[in-house]
Amino acid sequence: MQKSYNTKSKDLIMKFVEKHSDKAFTAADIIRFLDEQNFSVNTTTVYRNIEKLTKTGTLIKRKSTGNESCEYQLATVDTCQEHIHMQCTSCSKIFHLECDFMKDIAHHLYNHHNFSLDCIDSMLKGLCKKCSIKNKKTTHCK
Amino acid sequence: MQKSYNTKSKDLIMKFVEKHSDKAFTAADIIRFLDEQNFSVNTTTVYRNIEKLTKTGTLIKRKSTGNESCEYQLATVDTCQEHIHMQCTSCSKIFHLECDFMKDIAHHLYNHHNFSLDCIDSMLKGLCKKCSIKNKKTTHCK
DNA sequence: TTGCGTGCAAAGGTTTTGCATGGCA
DNA sequence: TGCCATGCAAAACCTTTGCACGCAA
Repeated sequence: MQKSYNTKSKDLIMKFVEKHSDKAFTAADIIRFLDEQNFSVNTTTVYRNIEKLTKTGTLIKRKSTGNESCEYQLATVDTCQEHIHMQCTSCSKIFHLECDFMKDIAHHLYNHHNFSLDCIDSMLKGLCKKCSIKNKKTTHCK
Repeated sequence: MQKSYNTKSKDLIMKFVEKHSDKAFTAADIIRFLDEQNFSVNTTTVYRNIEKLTKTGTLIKRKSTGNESCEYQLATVDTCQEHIHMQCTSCSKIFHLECDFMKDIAHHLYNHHNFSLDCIDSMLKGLCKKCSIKNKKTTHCK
């Protein structure tokens, strides 16, 4: 394991990440936050810190749908590799599918479709309760 | 509906798309293919054709995981909005979860997690049968 | 002839890299 | 003092946009 120093950049970025433990965020979100804290940090520094956090498993990195930039998510629990996540397309909030049904899904995919699920890379999209009430969209499956 | 002309670019791009009806591909893949056909087309043209195909519903557009560029997939069946897809992280092949269990998933998410699934944006990742035999990875759920 | 399709150049946004300097321990 | 962390500049990528011209119907 490599040595590492404590710096204010690192602290503030972790503060942001922990504050948004239930949401997906982008590098730009972090930069905006640091700016609001009147702490000037170079973009490169933010990317390098994110990269490190991703490598150590603290963050999970994903491309978002559409043309947007990469999204990151705090790996809140150790079991994040064992369940898939649902992300609200409206508020970006992330929900962990931590229930018995999760096993049923993995088993079904494996037994009936010969598919070995990779939970980290998978992502279900849709609308969470709050947002579906707001948006009243009917284009989603029920 | 807007008028449209037949051009060689359009033809070749469609040829590529149909040839890869079971896979995800990027704009770069198309450009490479056109190049192999010794047909010189500008990048812009490719993107504009892809955009049109996406708008008409022929293609489904998605950001891929990691740092890669956008991925496209031929909407082979009309029901692609009603089932989620599984993509092999090794061979990029796409599988349609067209079975009764699909409904169970949507219902479960809606009834137990208040989540309205959006099938187009969702994507399950993992290894298909062929690739899991090749790779012998054990890090995936079963 | 009409107006969609294309090429070219340029720009925009995100992310990465090299190099010299700063600063934690 | 050693070595990780940072800033700055530049580049790499992917994708989009504006404008003028080409070409299908």
